[in-house]
Amino acid sequence: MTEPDHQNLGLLCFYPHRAMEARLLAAMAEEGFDDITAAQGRIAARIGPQGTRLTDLAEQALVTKQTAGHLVDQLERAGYVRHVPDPTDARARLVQIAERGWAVIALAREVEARVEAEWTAHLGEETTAQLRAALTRLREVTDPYR
Amino acid sequence: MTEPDHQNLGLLCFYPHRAMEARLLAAMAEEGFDDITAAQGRIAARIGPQGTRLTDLAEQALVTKQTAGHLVDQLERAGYVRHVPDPTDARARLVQIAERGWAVIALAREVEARVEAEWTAHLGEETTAQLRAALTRLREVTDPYR
DNA sequence: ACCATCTAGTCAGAACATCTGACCATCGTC
DNA sequence: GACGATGGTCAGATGTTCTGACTAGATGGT
Repeated sequence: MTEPDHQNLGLLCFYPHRAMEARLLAAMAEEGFDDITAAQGRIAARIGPQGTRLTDLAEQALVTKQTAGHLVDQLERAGYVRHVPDPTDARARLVQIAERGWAVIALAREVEARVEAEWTAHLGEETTAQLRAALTRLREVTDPYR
Repeated sequence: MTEPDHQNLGLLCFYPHRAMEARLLAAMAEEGFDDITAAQGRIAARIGPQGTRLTDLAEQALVTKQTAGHLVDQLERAGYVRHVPDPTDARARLVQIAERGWAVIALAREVEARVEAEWTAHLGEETTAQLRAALTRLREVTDPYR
């Protein structure tokens, strides 16, 4: 926030993130997945292969349980995810990716790869590898969840 | 969106950005600037030293003129910015930083420096410099506004 | 000068995202 | 078993953002 010409690292990180998200959303809308929003995507992106608890999703996405629940409801109504009871805890419900969800994930992977390829073309292989390594290490101190 | 374990670059960029924004907001609230929100800050961050037109702010922040106008109104009511007529165009109004705005900007700079210092301590000087250089170059293809 | 067109900004209304607070059901433990 | 902790929902409020329609002023060609 509030920088004139010297770009702080946080802000510099913002541009690629925004660009990637915009590309993903645009590609999805183009392929018929036009009933998905950025907030829904951010939640959905954290669902594990076997399903994830709502509370865990909320925690990782840094939103409240209520917000997560609301977004998951929408995703469920649109057919992207499904709720199943957690066999190990009768209170909990696992959120799992449904068929339509897998389809959109496959598309997202493609687009991610395409965009990263463009970035690599701009920066060069070595710089991109360094960038990824630095960001991964930075995550250790900027991501409270792993 | 939608990554399981291989972290795409866009998402990797998200963590530092979110961390920086959270730190800024927390520090501001602590120092008494508790009437500012993330969205307002994102707009305010793009105001130039001599003032900036609403339309330009909207364009750079990738929001509509209406959204920008709304946020600027709030910032004005809180005393962070002020509206002055643009001498070169009677239709336009320049948004300028007001006294209270300068105070919060000074604080933001301090916090940015502090957080970056922490990151540098974690990554090392050289890696941090490489990271900044890579992100700056990446901005050329991910930021439509310069 | 004059009109067509473009640009800066506002108004109105709606959708969405997000929060706080209160609540219920179930789990784990002493 | 009773009790505090945890998973999740309900209700209501606030904030952010959009689309569409509009006004006022600028600009360029004839």
